[in-house]
Amino acid sequence: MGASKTESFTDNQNELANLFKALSHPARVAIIEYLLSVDSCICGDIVNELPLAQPTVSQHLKELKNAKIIKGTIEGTAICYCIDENTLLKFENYFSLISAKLKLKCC
Amino acid sequence: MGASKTESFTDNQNELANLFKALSHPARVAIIEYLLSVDSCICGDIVNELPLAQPTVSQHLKELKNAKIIKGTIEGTAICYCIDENTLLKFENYFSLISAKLKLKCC
DNA sequence: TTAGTTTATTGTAATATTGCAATATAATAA
DNA sequence: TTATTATATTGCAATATTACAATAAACTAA
Repeated sequence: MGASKTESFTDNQNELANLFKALSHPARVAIIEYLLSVDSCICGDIVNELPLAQPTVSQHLKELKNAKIIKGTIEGTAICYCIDENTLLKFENYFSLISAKLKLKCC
Repeated sequence: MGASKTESFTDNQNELANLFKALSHPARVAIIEYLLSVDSCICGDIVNELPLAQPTVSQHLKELKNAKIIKGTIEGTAICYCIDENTLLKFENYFSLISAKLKLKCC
């Protein structure tokens, strides 16, 4: 085979896996890092910041957008990208839930 | 080409991406979920819990172990797997850092 | 020793991801 | 209109991931 057996897992498990997959490439981690470092979120220059060609950066941005980790709004010819706080909350909730459960058990 | 341009990114960016990649498959999210749900961490029965064959589960466990998200110690013929709290802290720190930075900016 | 149990490894086919040149699209400016 | 700028899409080659049958390895029990 080869494809993930997505249908064998719960919606929640698939949703979480997709969120993590969106961050599973160093370029996408770098994009988040850059978005946090700039004061404004007019981010057409992400292409200049990354060691990748424009179509590749566009593709990574699309994946982050599809996963709702970032959101983009059109600003004339440029696009304003920024981090989606709602999705960020999902990550934080996930890990705080894990650490709350962990305190009770494990070696 | 096709391979990730790992060498073009910082060690930190690659390390984070690898941590996220380890959680980017629903089977591995399910393994974490199961590890949290059982009182003991003698976990030879993960294979019975997942809709995947034994070699596939073993492979997923190996990836989680390589990423140091879980750790395993030998218990006779079985193996005791549990979540590695140190790595969990890395995730928590990452997202609390992001949310701290986010409060200052963005649209 | 042999048999049984548990986990890991190997080999391979199917599928997914990555990266980019070429091209397309959309908006603004002259 | 045409040119310019910014971003997206398409197509394709290189590489990575996923899944599992078959097999191996490691341990215990008889």
